[in-house]
Amino acid sequence: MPASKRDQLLATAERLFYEQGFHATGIDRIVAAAGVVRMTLYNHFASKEALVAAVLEARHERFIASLDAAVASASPGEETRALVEAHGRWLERYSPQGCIMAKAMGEFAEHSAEIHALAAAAKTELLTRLEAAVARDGLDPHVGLARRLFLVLEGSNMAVALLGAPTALADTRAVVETLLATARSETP
Amino acid sequence: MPASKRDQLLATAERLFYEQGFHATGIDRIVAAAGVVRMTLYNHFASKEALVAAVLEARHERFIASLDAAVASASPGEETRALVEAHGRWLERYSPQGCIMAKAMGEFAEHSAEIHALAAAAKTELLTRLEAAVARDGLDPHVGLARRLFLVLEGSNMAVALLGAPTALADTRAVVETLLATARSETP
DNA sequence: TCACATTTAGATAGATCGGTCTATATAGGA
DNA sequence: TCCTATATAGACCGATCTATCTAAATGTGA
Repeated sequence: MPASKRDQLLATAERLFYEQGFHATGIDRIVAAAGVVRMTLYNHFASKEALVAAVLEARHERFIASLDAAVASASPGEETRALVEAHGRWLERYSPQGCIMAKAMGEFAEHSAEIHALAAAAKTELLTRLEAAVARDGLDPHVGLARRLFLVLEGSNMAVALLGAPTALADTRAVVETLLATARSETP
Repeated sequence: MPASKRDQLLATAERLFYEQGFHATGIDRIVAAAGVVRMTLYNHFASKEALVAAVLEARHERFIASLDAAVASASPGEETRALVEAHGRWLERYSPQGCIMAKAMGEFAEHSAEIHALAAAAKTELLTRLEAAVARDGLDPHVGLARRLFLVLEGSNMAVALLGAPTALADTRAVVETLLATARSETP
């Protein structure tokens, strides 16, 4: 079955927003690229801001689903590494130019509190997942290992855009392994 | 002596670009906030894009100068830590909402190759400085420690925006110290 | 005082922005 | 077959965008 017009709009807008930026992408370009007409967009979304919010929410749902799938199929004690690897795969496939949530935060910080909060919440949900994984792996539940891993994965986002995925993901794994080894040796 | 009109424009544009984004900030808002007239801007800058480039270059020069000053006054063997601390101070003071170069890369990736390259080069110059500092500190010149530290500092940028400077900088120091300790123990 | 460069004020251009409106067409399900 | 929801085509709105132009005002240094 063909994608609904709404889904076409979401997919097209996501691609254009990611490649060109949010404010630099006009409604006309979105509807032209999606092969629909202006009113179809406004039939499904109340405004451009609502479309942005819908795009970010849909993308975040897919991101979280891929994290959860990786954790669900991880060996016991390996949930943290499974999260790191799933994050790396997402960067390779969908975020070679940096995190769309980071871009949204930059463009909407003083322009839409709703979008900014949505993007920030999406990003911090990775931290929540890391905290749960670190706890279930029996690793250092007190000293903020999850927050340090989160910081590293955030750095991985930008490193992919600047140095390419192979280098960035290898560096990410190296830092993560160092942190895990230190955490294990300090809380045996 | 009062700042020149050109400097007023640069400072005002930098603030507005950082707070509101590049495409969302119009020429009219910049000149109004700077207290000058539109033609004064076009007398000093050929276009909005040229203004963006000048803003990024000026900011990058200040950033590099603060890094170099920190390295110059560092104790022997402490250049790497001095860089990390200088980077942290810059984030606290000037980048509480994330790195302006990262924002520029996001907004100009497919819109101006010149701006994108300028911002990317600005970011990777921190990596160059880290490589030099790691080498002069006698730390692991081969295995990519500088690149791993770079990744961590990039993560620090976003962590400051998401979790606040105190938490983010403490986490950054913790990760850096772990990496330095591991590097020292592996290449004595 | 004169000459020159800068700044001002404001009109103007053409394009694009987000958003609305109406009327027509097209589909599917009851 | 008819009804209803959805999509289309395209005009239209006011606002804003970047950029240019001219003419008057301002200041500064020789």
